[in-house]
Parts: sequence; C-alpha cells; structure tokens
Amino acid sequence: MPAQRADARRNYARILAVAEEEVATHGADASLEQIARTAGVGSATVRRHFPTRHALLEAVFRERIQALATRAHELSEADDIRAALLDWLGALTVYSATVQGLATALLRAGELDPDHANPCVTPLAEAGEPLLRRAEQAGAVPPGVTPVDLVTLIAGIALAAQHHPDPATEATRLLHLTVTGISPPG
Amino acid sequence: MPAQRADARRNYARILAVAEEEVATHGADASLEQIARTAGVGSATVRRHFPTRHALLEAVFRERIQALATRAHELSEADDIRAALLDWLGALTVYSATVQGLATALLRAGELDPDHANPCVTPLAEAGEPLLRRAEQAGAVPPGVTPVDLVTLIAGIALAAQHHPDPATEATRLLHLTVTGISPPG
DNA sequence: TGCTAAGTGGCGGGGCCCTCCGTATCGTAC
DNA sequence: GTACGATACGGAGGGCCCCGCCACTTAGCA
Repeated sequence: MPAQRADARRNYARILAVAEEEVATHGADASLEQIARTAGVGSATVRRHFPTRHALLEAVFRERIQALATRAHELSEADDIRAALLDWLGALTVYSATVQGLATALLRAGELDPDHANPCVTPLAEAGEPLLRRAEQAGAVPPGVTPVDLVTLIAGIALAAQHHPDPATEATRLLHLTVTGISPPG
Repeated sequence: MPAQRADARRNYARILAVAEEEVATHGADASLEQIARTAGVGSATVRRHFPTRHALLEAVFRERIQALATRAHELSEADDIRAALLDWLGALTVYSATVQGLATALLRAGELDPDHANPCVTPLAEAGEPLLRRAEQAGAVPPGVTPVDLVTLIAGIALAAQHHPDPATEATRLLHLTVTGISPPG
C-alpha cells in the first residue's frame, strides 16, 4: 500500500511546480492562496501538503541546495583548499542572491519551532563542514568559524543585496569584502 | 501661520509615540491598524502622516540614527582611526541587531521609488564617510569600500542574526569575522 | 462669532491566512 | 465488478490587514 494516495501525490507535484514559479517571481512572500488557485486546488490542500510556509520553501529549494551540497563535497578534495572554499562561497552567494526567496528561507529558521533546526541550512552546513575544516587546518581560515556562520553570513549578504539592481554582482562584491576583511589586523 | 494645524501635530506625536512601542515589540512588520487603534485615531490618519510604512519607520528610528551619525563625527577625529572605525561599526551592529526593525528599515530601500535614496541609510553613510576615508588613507581599509557598503553589510549581518537567541552578540561575532576576514589573502 | 480649508475617521473593497467539516475519490477486499 | 472505509479534497467563514473614498468636524483667521 502506498504511503500516499495517487491523487495526493499528483497534487503535491502540481503544487510544488506552481510554487517554484510563484516563488521565483514573488520571492519568499508569495501568496499561498495564489499558488493554490493557479494549481487548481483548494488552499487547504496546499496547507495539508506543506504545513508551514517554510516547509514549502524548503521543498522548492531542495534540489538547488542539494546541488550546492554536492559541489561542496567535490571541492573538499581540491588541491588548493582556499580557492575551493572561496569557489563554494561564491557559488553560495550567487545562488542566494539570484534565487528569489532562498536567502530568506536560509535565515528564517524555525522561528516558532526553535528546537527543530532549519532544514535548509543544515544540509549546506554539513556539506561545507569538511571543506571548512580542511581550510582551517591549512590556515586559510581563522579558527572558531563554523559552517553555519558562513551560510548565515552569506544569506545576510544576499538579503542585503536584494534591493540592488544587480543583486548577484553586488552580493559578490560584498562577499569579497568580507572574505578579505573590512579591516584585517596588523 | 503654522505649516500644520495644532491637532495634526498632536496626532503626529501620538502616532509616533505609539509606533515606537509597537515597532519595538513587533518589528518592522508592526500593524499600522493596531498603531492607529492604540493611538486612538483612524487608520487613515496614520497613513496621512506617514504615507508609507518606510516613512513611519524612518521617523521612529530618526533619533537613533542621528545618535549614530553624531558618534561617527566624534570618532572621525580620534587618534587611532582604525579603532575608531571598528568602534563605530560595532555600535552600528549592536543597534541594528537590537532595535527591532532597524535592520529591515536600513535594507528595505525605497523599493517602489527607486530614484529616491533610502532616508535611513543616507545620513549614516554621510556621517561615516570622513571616518572611513581617514581609515582608508591610513591603510586600515582596502580601497574601494564605500560607507553604504558598510551600512548595508552590517544591516545584512543584523538581519542574519535576527533569529538567534542573542542577536546582539551573534551579530557582533559575525561582524568580527567580516572585519578580520573569512580568509584574508597572503 | 462666522467662515473656510485643513484634518479626521468610518466604511467598503480586496487579500491573505487559517480552520473546520461535509463530500468526493482512491484503493482494496470480496 | 462492486461495495466499503480510509484518505484526501475544497469551499465557506472568521479574523486580520492594507488601501482609498468621502461626508463630516474642527482649528484658526478675519
């Protein structure tokens, strides 16, 4: 017996497809009602499949987050570990700044369920961990930095660049600034 | 003749006072209707005095922004210009992370009136300019950094730290990271 | 004290989010 | 092929919010 009925699965897919477009257009604040309307289902059905807005966003971004995680794993074995880390951070930045709503999803942690970790950040942080650790061991990164720090920081940068006419390049500029440091000591 | 009638001025003050509390509690998304209700005026009156939400936020934060600007002017004549800059950035960070809605107000530029500069950022950027310029001349800051960059970056950091249990210290930590650099060259 | 324009606020329209509950549909067992 | 039970659906209704309109009140000048 299927865990889900066939029509439920179909609706899930329809809703997700519509949500992707809608989020791409209107960002993380896209109207759930509008998504339901376009998908031709009742708004209750949307809420049934995605109990919270964040759950929907997570599903929408899952593939892209997975892609970034894969990238991190590949890069973690590169020769030049610093270049690899910067490469990954750059990709993360461009994604966050380009894909509407991603940065918001990364930051808006489980605001009301604080015990439950943000399911968008976690895979990224875990994937980036080896990369960061190797960089740290190579002395390319100051000690005490966590993967979550990096993801959080970059999401913040992306959000800050959101309003800019060209978010991706603006975010990349700001990233470059924080990589080299605003005012490195000594 | 007064540019405004006395009662209008009174209402303005009442609304602003209520808005300060309401924004302090609920952040930048505070309900304008709720503010109107608490202030004992119609919602139309709120909109008349503050045509946009951003206008209201600007008024709410004006004094604090002014204080930060003053601080920047004082610090711009300090002996240790790097310490002075970092001092200011730290203060800016703590404010942005602590005062509910400030970071949002700093980032949400004139989203619909792109020609008009963000009236929250501008005074800060102008005030920070001499400070930053001196720091740059002293070699404490890489060239090409603008005051707006700094304010934007810090607002982003504050927003990123928003969800954290202790936003101020988390934001300060992240600031420290971007000041020293994630992975400074050389 | 009257007049005029500045100022007010209630009302209605449009949305959105969320929940409840009667109903339709799927998948199975017969 | 049919009948049944669990699963899933979606419309209706309540609550809240933003926004614009327009008849009414009131402050301040003559």
